[in-house]
Amino acid sequence: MGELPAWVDAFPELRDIEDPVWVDVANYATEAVLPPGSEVFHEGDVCRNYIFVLEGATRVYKAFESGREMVLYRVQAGETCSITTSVLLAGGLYPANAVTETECRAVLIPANDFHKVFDTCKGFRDYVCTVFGGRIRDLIMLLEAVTMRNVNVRLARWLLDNGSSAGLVEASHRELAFELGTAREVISRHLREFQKNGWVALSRKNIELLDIKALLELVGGYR
Amino acid sequence: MGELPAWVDAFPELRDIEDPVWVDVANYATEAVLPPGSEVFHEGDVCRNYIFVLEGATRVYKAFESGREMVLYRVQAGETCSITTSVLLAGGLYPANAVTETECRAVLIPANDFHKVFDTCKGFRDYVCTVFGGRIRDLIMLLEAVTMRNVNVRLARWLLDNGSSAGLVEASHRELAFELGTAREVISRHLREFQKNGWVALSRKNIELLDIKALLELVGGYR
DNA sequence: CGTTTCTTCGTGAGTTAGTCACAGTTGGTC
DNA sequence: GACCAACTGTGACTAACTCACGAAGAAACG
Repeated sequence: MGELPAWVDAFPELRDIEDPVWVDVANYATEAVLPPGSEVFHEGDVCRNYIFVLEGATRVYKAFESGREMVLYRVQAGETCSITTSVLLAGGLYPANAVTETECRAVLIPANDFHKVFDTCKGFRDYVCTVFGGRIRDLIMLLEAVTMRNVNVRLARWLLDNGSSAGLVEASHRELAFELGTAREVISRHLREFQKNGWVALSRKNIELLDIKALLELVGGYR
Repeated sequence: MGELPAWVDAFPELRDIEDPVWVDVANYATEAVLPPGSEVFHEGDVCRNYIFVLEGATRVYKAFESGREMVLYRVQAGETCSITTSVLLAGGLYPANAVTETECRAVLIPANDFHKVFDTCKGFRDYVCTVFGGRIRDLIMLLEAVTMRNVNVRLARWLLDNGSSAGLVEASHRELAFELGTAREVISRHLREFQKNGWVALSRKNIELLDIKALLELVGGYR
């Protein structure tokens, strides 16, 4: 009878579930396209939907009282947001913010439907729990990164992880500070240091990785 | 037929569930008593049991590569451990450590049984998810505390929160550093500063809060 | 009781990170 | 071209962390 809609193909763990409740909810779900920079949720909001991201990337971050902000993680295509899951399962209000970085195509499942499927459909439940549980480990690792105060190491790692295959990073110092939970000036100084060493070339909103080997060596022990 | 064992009374949300699977598992569960200082789990362990703490308190902490350690949270009587939940639901290995601080009485539910009840019994599932979801918020708050680097404010808050009604805190500087994720010397210096101000009196492993009003004022804006 | 050992606590010197204030640069827009 | 906004560079200062060492107290042991 019911067939799963095409968007579920992006989620292998959910594609083969034949539970009619799930099929029904999946078909009823609304699809949305958000332009880059849209606010997906904001601290203090109530949560109305479970969100599957089909295309694009969304940044989840916490704004601290001091005015500093820090990226907690990203939700990429084919993923779901753990904080949303947490709020749906445990109740309460959103404890962080999320903004689309690129244009995002997403599917929204109303909270009621989410709970209905979660209660009846083991496959769906397993998926949700797995994604959710994995994020606690990520947060603990983030905690480790923040308490260990080698910003230069973390910066080098970030550049290596996020540079294009050609060794290019398009990001302002402010954005990098935001990523690493530190201050813009600190990033500027470390980048200048890298530049002095001949490891990178700097221009406006642009960092070229010249000596990847040296950067890797700096990152060295820190995985 | 089956009755729930007495220990479930410590968990109001679970006491009224009549699901036979749950009743069965609850009765089959083994009770354990751990002396203070026992290791409950260790980073890298696989998880074999879901744990209900009936009496006592357990400290869950992360040991960083730098040698520093940091308390993530405590599991008190009547609670369960979110990291254990996370590992059971998402798989993988324990990402942190736990040690009993006082003698602990606990009930262990084998992983298989946990999954069985989790799948069949909505009441149990709701309980597990609620406890679990709440901890993400705690971790984010911890992240905020660590990045905002007013150790004196955090120290004052900790002393106020954890002092006895008589205003006494029994803890070494090393333990306090551990609690706040900072270095022992930093704690020592701030305490000496507090002492100079006449806010506390210091002796070995012992801090007496003399001027609670002043400490509260220092904590002030920070909730 | 005296000696040894372990933990706690105090402190100074040097390094790294964060804050504040301000100035120079670049790119886009009208 | 003028203007505005965002990006970048820098100096001075403060806070926190690290390292190194020493002193004082508690516990263990003969």
